[in-house]
Amino acid sequence: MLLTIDQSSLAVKARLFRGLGDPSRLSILEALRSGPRTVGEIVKETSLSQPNVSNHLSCLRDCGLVTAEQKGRYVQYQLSDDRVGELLKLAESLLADVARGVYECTRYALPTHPSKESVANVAIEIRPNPGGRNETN
Amino acid sequence: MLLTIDQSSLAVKARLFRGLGDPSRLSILEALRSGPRTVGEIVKETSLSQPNVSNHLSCLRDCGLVTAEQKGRYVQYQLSDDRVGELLKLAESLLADVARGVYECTRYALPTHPSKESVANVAIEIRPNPGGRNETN
DNA sequence: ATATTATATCATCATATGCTAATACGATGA
DNA sequence: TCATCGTATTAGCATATGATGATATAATAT
Repeated sequence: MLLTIDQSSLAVKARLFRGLGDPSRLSILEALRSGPRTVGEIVKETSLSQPNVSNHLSCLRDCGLVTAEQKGRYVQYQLSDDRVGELLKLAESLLADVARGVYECTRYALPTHPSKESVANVAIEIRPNPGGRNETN
Repeated sequence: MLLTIDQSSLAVKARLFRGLGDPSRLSILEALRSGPRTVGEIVKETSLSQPNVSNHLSCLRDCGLVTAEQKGRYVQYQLSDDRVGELLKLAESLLADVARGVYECTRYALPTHPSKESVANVAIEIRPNPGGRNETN
């Protein structure tokens, strides 16, 4: 039983956003935003472990978000398309207005612990919780 | 111990993309792209279960991606900002060029089963797997 | 007030996800 | 060829995630 075209493209689109939906991968993409980087450089800039970076890079590459090029014994990665950066930029712009809302998006995931302090630290205005949800979990 | 501003904003941004990174939520957002909808209407259009829609709507609302308004005994939802639609549009545009790559992004997730047929159904060209990864899992 | 309809919440469960440690692979220089 | 450095892969584990069924709550109509 085939899925409809619509559902398939949703799945593919979801996977794209999923690729963008992880802090480690975002930090890698941020590093690449200022230009091509080798794996080692990314490891340094992100302070993630080397295998972890490598795994995420594989994912990002398979996702078409970055491309790789062998440079001697190094492998250099870069953003595959300007639209990747545009997505990040657009998200930032949106977040500037709804950041707190996103922080509250804990229905399907209480975060490991981006504690309230850390959020305050980003200077996001904390208004009284309108919905009253997820405060007591 | 506070996270750095950088890391916090990454976490928030990741959560935004995570909100967009699920087929069910995307189908809800697609429905809302053509205008405000009540929960019941969304349930019909997406053929998701009512509790499931409700859960995802809560998430989307907390994420700041949609807003809700009580209309009599109905609750009407709509996209909270034009940029939500823009993100979706930008993603579509990007996917037009890298769709297959995204399909191959299975490092961290073999999907429940967007079987190969369903992908072929979207007329995405399937080339021989360059990396040879994840074919045997 | 009570029944009915629309929506939200909860407990539970199977699966997806991301991390680490260990190790393999690949390119280069001695 | 061998040693070494840079990168990729794997197994295993703890946790996050999303679906469902049962049920609670909210709003309206009778």
